Amino acid sequence: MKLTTLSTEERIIKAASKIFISKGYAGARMQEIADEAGINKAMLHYYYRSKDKLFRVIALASFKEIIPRIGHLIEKDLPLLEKLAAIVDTYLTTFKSNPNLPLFILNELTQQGDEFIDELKAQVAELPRFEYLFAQIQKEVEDGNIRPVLPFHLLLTTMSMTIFPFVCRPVFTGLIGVTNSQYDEIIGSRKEHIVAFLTHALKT
Amino acid sequence: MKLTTLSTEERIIKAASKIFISKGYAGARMQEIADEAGINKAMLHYYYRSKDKLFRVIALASFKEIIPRIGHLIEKDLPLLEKLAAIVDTYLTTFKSNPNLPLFILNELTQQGDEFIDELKAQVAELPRFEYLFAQIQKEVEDGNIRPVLPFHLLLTTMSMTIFPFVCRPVFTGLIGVTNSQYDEIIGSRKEHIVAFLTHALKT
DNA sequence: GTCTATAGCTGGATAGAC
DNA sequence: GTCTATCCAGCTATAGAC
Repeated sequence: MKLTTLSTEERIIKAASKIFISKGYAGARMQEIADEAGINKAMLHYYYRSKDKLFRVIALASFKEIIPRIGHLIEKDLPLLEKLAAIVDTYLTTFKSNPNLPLFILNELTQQGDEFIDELKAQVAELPRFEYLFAQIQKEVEDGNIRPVLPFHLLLTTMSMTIFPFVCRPVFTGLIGVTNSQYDEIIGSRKEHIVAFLTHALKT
Repeated sequence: MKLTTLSTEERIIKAASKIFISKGYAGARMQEIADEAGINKAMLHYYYRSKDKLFRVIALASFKEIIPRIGHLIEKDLPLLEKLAAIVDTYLTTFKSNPNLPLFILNELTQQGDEFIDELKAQVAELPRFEYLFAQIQKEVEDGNIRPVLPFHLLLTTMSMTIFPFVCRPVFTGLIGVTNSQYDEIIGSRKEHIVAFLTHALKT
């Protein structure tokens, strides 16, 4: 159990990730990142020239870690329902260990300008080719294996059911009287619900 | 077509809503709100003492407008699927005319502190009593009218399918090559998809 | 590389004339 | 009520010693 064996640079990245992902770009403060890393502000600028540069390192790294995970799943040769289940499982696993990430991504994707998006697209090796998934869905419909459904709707529905619970937690824990552990339980049993739901909804 | 017949106070509210809801509390600037309203910063402080106060007026008003809309639906005496369809329709209609609202709400509910949540709870006349909906779902399951499902999962799924598309738009329009009008079409046909999906997924 | 001190600016808030 | 001018705190960023 090594405690502070991390290099300064690693500590900065770790601290900046935590602060940026929980507070967002506009809400984050360089001072808070420095405190979290156990150094001072000057160090942040020494390693990464500006708040903006540091943010991009963090944000791009986060995005680049998520995107390929489902990217390669999509092109895999798997039966449709198994593939959807694998996508659901990947998202759930990823976000369970980083519950603030979904809101962060959605937020910065809407707030940051086009240059940011372009930089992201340029850096991500390969964006998921959803056409591949859409074609597979289309074929299943045509073969009569599943109920007719617009492929994009099915993708959107699958992603919605899986990711939205992570971003709407405060609606239930804050406003309605759901406790955090009750909510964790729901998230824990989410996969079974989603897979069962998809299975029955697609049955011919 | 009255152009500037609005009182200063109305103009401030309108401008502040626009800026706060699209940029969030941390990202909004008083100067930008003043510009949008066609006045100067001093006026903002004259009417609402601080950024914080102004924000609360806007945020609480937004929340208070949304919450009761489904609150009363939930306790209505309607068959389950019709009730779910009505909830879906209400959300879709509300957010189609204010597409930034969902992300704003989710965001501020996670960013703002407990005092904000408490103030919100105190001001909202009545929070939706989901127990009522849960009991109805439970009964339908017990009567064998729908497939067994945990009531909270069903609510979460319904809300997810309906609201998430509004917050994940930039994922598809920014990263994947979906155009905004294509995405609007999807949102336009969303209700039919969701209702059909729910119907088939719940069939015994 | 790491620190302290501080410059420089942005943005929220106020004073005071009209 | 509305404006201009200005203050001042907080934050990003840099200078310079060690």
